Amino acid sequence: MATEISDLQALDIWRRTVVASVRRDAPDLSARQMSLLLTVYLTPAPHTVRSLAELLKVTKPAITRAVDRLTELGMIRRKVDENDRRSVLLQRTVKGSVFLREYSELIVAAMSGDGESDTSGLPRKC
Amino acid sequence: MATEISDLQALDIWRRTVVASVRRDAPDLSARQMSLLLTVYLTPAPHTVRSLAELLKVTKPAITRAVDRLTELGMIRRKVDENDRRSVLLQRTVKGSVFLREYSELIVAAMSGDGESDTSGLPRKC
DNA sequence: GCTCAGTGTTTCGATGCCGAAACAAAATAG
DNA sequence: CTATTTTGTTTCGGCATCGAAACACTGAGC
Repeated sequence: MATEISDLQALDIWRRTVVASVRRDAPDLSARQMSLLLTVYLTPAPHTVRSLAELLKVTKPAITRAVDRLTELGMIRRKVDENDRRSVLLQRTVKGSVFLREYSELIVAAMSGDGESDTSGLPRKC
Repeated sequence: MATEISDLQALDIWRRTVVASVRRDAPDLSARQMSLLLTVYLTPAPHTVRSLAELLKVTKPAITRAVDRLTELGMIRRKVDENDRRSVLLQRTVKGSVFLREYSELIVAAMSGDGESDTSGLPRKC
């Protein structure tokens, strides 16, 4: 069935993608940075420091730092909310779009390159 | 078609998984640590420091440090190769198996929870 | 025995990230 | 206008990781 996929297949796709990502020269983002970037690009605006801190269950300084890093990489942009100048809106950039597009190609490639023969010894579902 | 999936869908599955992973209390591994762990568990043995350094294109000390960390988390184990006592074989542990099983469930859950309505503004393929 | 090559580890200084607390600035309440 | 709340940032000490180089140990060549 189309949407049925074994845990092991899923994990192996994950492996291929992560390995490919590590081998790249591309800046390796932490899990928090990656989740922040993906959220800003794939879920409806607005995105503020506070909303992201709640979504990811991390402290606000952690969000600030992640935004700092992503900003200096040019993958995200800060813009003060004109309706409430306390808030900072996080916005997309061309560079971030390109990065995520390339990343999605890694995932799709990992899905295409089929393997799956279970030499793993992982415990099965039940 | 079963294996056809858009880049955006793939990226969104990735987002859901990474966000879920960040929200967990579970120890958040770096990309290198994760790729090392997945490789040891999902690809055929033997796995040595050297072979992993080549596969992931990182330095040997980086592998040693990642193994240190994963060892103190109990997710991997060192064993000297008796045929060549210079080499260190990396082996699986129960704790690592459990961790990866749980992780695979995150991925599968992210695949099931369909969404996909493209509010993203990412550039399309061509 | 003696080198020499291969493996993994440790040291070194530098950088990045962490949570808690203190802070600055803007909006709201009275 | 003053006090309080809300938002995001900065500071602080501490910990994790980085690459390069030096190190220790094993095996191979002779």
